[in-house]
Amino acid sequence: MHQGTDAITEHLLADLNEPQRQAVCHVEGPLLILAGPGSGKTRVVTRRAAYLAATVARPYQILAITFTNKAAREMRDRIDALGVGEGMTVATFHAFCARLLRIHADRAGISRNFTIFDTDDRRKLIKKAIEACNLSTTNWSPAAVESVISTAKNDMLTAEDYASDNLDWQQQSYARIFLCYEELLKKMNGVDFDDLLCRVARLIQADAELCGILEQQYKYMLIDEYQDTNAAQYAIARQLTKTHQNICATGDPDQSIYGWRGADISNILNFERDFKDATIVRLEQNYRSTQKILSAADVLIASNSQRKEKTLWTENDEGPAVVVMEHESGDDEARSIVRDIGSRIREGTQAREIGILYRINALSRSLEEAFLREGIPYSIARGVEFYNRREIKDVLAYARILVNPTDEIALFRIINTPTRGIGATTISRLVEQAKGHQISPLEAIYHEGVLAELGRSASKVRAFGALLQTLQPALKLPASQAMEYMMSHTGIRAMYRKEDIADETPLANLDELINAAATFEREHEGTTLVDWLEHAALISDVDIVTNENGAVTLMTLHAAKGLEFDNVYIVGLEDGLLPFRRHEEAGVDEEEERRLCFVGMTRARKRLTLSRARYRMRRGMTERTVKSPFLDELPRVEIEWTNCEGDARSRRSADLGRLPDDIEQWEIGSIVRHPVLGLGSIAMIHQHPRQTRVDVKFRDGSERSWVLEFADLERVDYDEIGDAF
DNA sequence: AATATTCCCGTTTTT
DNA sequence: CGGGAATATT
Repeated sequence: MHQGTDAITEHLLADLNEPQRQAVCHVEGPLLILAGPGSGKTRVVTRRAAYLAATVARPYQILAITFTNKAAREMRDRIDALGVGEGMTVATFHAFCARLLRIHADRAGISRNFTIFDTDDRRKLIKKAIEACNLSTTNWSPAAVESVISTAKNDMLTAEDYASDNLDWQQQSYARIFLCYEELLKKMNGVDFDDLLCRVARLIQADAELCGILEQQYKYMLIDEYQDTNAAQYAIARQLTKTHQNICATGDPDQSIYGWRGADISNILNFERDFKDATIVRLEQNYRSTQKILSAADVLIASNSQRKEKTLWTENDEGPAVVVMEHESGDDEARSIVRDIGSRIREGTQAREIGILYRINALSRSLEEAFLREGIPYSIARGVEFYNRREIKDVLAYARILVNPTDEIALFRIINTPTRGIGATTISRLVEQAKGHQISPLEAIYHEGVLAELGRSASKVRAFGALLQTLQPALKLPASQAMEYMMSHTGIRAMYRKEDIADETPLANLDELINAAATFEREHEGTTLVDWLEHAALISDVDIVTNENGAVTLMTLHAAKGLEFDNVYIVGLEDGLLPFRRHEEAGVDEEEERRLCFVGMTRARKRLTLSRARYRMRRGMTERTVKSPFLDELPRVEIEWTNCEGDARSRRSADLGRLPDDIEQWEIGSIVRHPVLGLGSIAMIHQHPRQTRVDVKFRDGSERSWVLEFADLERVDYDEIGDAF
C-alpha cells in the first residue's frame, strides 16, 4: 500500500514547476492559488485533488466546485485519468446545491420534486407577479424587476429582508412584486437559479446539524474560479470549511468578469483576511502564449487598480507581432477576417485552432454570413439555444408537469400545445374556477364542478386531463425513453412534422433531445427523470462547445474563459462595444471590461489579431464608431497596425440567402466564377432541405464547397469566356 | 379559436 | 435589424 502510494504521488508531482508542486503538496489549512492565464492551473487543481485522495483523504471526502458543467466534466475526466478519483464530488455550485436541496428537502422546507425555473420561466412568473400586484408590465419592466430580485438574492436577502428596508415608493412596489413572486414560486414548488445558491447558503447557516454533517463529510474543499463567487457562494464556502479550514481556492482577480451577476472580486482580494494563516501560491509562468501576446495583455491589464500584483512571464518564443486591423464597416471586418482565416487554413492551419471572440452575440451574424460565403466550416457556441427552442421546451414541459403537478408554467405552456381547442377564454375561466374552489389549476381539470362551468370546452379539457393520465407510465422510464414516450403520445412530434414540411430542424432537434437524454443516462447511472430535468435546466452555452468537427469557433469573450486557440481574433474593439456601454449616460465598469479584453487576448497561443470598424450597424442604423481606449493602452512598439480598405462586394446583402436567378441553368459542368479563386467548374450539386451545396473544381485541381445561397459565385456562359477554360 | 399582420420595443455578458 | 406582443382577419 505504502509503496503504491509513493509511486502514485511521484507520478502526480512529475513535470511540475516549483510553485505548482508547492500548491499540489499543500495539505492542511487554507490555500489560495493565484493562477495567471495559461499557468497550468487546471493541471495543478486536478493533481492536487488526486494527491489528496492518494495521501490523506478518501475520494468521497473531497468536494471540488467549478462554475460550468464543462469545467466539472473536464476536471472529473482528468482526475479519473490519474486513477484515484472514483467517488469524488465534482460539480458546479448550482448542481451541488440542487442536489443538496433534494436530499435535504425536508430540512430546507421544500418539496423534493421541485422544478428549477430557467430565465424564461422566471420572466413569465415575474410578469404574473407584476399583474397580481395590479401593476402594469409596461410601467414596470419585467427585466428591471428581474435584476432587482436577482441582485437581492445574490446578496442573500429574502423578499422580507428587502421589504423591511428603508424604501422609496418605487422600491416599495418592487418589494410587493418580489413578495408576490416568492409566493408564486412557493405555490408552484419552484426555485430559480439564484435560489439554488441562497437557499443552501441560508440552510447551512441556520441548520448547524446539517452543516456539521457536511463538514464532516467534505474534509477538503476546492473552488475553482474563486474570483467569480458571489455573496451566497462565498457564504457556502465559509460555512463548509469553518471548522477544518481546508479550503483551496484558485483564481485570478484579473479574470473576474461576472461582476454584473453579483460576483464580488473582493472575495478573492480579501482571502488572506478571511482565512487566517492562508498560504498563497502564485503561478506566474505562462506556458501558453508567445512573449509578444503575453506582454501586450500584461501592459493592458496593468491599467487596472483592483488587482493582486502578478508578474507574468514565459519561456516561449517571441512570436509574430500582435496585429490591429482597422476596417471601414462591420461587414468589411467580417469578410476580411474570414478571408484571412481562409488563407491560413490553406497554408495548413487547423480550423479548430482558430477562435473569433466578440463582446456581444449580435456580432456573430456578419461573421456567419462571411463564413457561409467563403465556404469555411464554423461553429457558434450557443448551446442554450438548443434547450430554449420551442420544441424542446414543449417536451420538457410535459415531463415537468408529471414530476411536479404544481408547475403551472409548464401546465399553461402545453395545455394547448399541440392545439386542442383550449383557448385563452377557456384557460382564464379555468383559472377563475380553480380560485373559486381553492384548488390548483391542474386539479380543476379533473373537478366535475369546474368542468360543468366550462360549457362546450369541457370535453376538450377533459380530453387533455385524460392525456396527462396516459403519460404517467413515463415517470418510471429511463429519461431517453420517457422523452420518446412524450413526443409520440402527446402529438408533439406529429405537430412539428406537419407544421413546416420544408424545415426539418425541429424534428431533428427532438431526436437530438432523445440522444442527449441517452448520453446523460450512460454518464449517470441510476438516475431518474427528475435528475434529467435538473440537468437540462442547468446546462449552458459553454458546456456544449464541441470542436470535433474541425470548425472555426465563434463565441463571446465570456464563453471563452478557460479555452485556448493557436489563433485568436477579437472583433469590435470600439468604444461602447468593448468596453461595452448600454447607453450614452450609463456607466461602465471599465476595469471589468478591461479584464474581459485581457481574458480574450490571453486565449491566444501563437497569433493574436484585434480588429475594429469605423462604422458599425447597431439597432439597424449605421453609426460612426470611436476606437476602443484599450487599443491605445497597448504597448506602442511590437503592435502592427493595418488599415484595411473597404471593398465593393459583388453580391448585395439583400441577395444573400437566396438562390441566383438563373438557378435552372446551374448544373454539373457549369462554369462559375469566384472573385478570388477565379474560374471553376461544378463537380457536384447536393440538394438539402434548406440549402443547396455546390462543389466546385478549379483549374489547379483544388476543390471547394459552398452553400449556394450564400456563396459569392456567379455562373458564366461558355461563349463568354471562349477557350479560356 | 386560430392564424395573419403590423407595429413597436429594445438591444451584454450566463448559472 | 429582429422578436414579441397587440391587433386585424378568416
